[in-house]
Amino acid sequence: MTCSADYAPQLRARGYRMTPQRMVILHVIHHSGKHLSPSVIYEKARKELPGITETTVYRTLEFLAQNGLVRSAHMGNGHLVYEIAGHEHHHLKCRICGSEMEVEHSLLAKLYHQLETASGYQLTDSHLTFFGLCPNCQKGE
Amino acid sequence: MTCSADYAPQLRARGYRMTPQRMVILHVIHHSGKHLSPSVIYEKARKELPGITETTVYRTLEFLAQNGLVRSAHMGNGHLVYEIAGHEHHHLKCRICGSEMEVEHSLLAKLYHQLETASGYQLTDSHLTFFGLCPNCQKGE
DNA sequence: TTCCTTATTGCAACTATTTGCAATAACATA
DNA sequence: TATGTTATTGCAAATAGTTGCAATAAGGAA
Repeated sequence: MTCSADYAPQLRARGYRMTPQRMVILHVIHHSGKHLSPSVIYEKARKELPGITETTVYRTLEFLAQNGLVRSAHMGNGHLVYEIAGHEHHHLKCRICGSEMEVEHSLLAKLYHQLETASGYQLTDSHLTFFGLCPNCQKGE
Repeated sequence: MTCSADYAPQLRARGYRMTPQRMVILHVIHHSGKHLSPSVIYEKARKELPGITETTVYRTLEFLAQNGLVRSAHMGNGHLVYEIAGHEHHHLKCRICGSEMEVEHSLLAKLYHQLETASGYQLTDSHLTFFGLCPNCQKGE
């Protein structure tokens, strides 16, 4: 939990504030290896800070994502999940069994350069999900 | 509207049925150049088929996407939008002004091959959204 | 340490999306 | 063309996510 306090200066420098709610939410996301849904984050956060509301969780997640402290990822069902920022990676997901696999962002570096050159856009960190069939499910179809 | 009937055999071959609701929804998506949100699709569909419900729109969109007649795209806000299938492309989106730009899938062909080789997954058509700063917004920051 | 500004929270009401289930209607078959 | 099977729809109720606004509290300045 103390670890989350480390983020405070980052926020203050931009005119924002560190609050118990933000600390708890950062703590929850930080200490879960995987991506979490807002409702799971709410349930976990509630155990450490009983008064916290779902509204605050939603708003805080959006805030933290916008400020680069967490990453949001869309895993294909129209819902966002969240993970701690710092490790740029993407996911491959099986359309059939739903299994997931991480892909390092470095694999996409060349593509990103190409896209930047071709478009004039300057690309920033953001999560991608690629869909397909995992080796196992390819056998069935 | 007749055009949507062309999809019927495709559905029947798989044991599904063509219905007025599906025809109207396909028609709406087909004749709009861009991606549409479920609520916009509902409003447009309602004009042609007044009794249609939002529930049906949501369920139909998911069904059509799963069967490859439409594509769903996630443009970053946690909500899905839909477009007619057939033109494989992706989008670049500006984090600041929200402007969008299409990217042909062919630009990603090499990457897809690399990912398939590295992972064993067999990748299938699906939409990606890349985030960044458009040329205009780069000046401001 | 106290005060002041204003970012942040909680509450309540709202909009968006999902789910279960009974009624309906495609469409394959006779 | 009439019939039976069952995929699909609509309705109602549930869950998920968003928004406006007044009350609260972070944290810089005195």
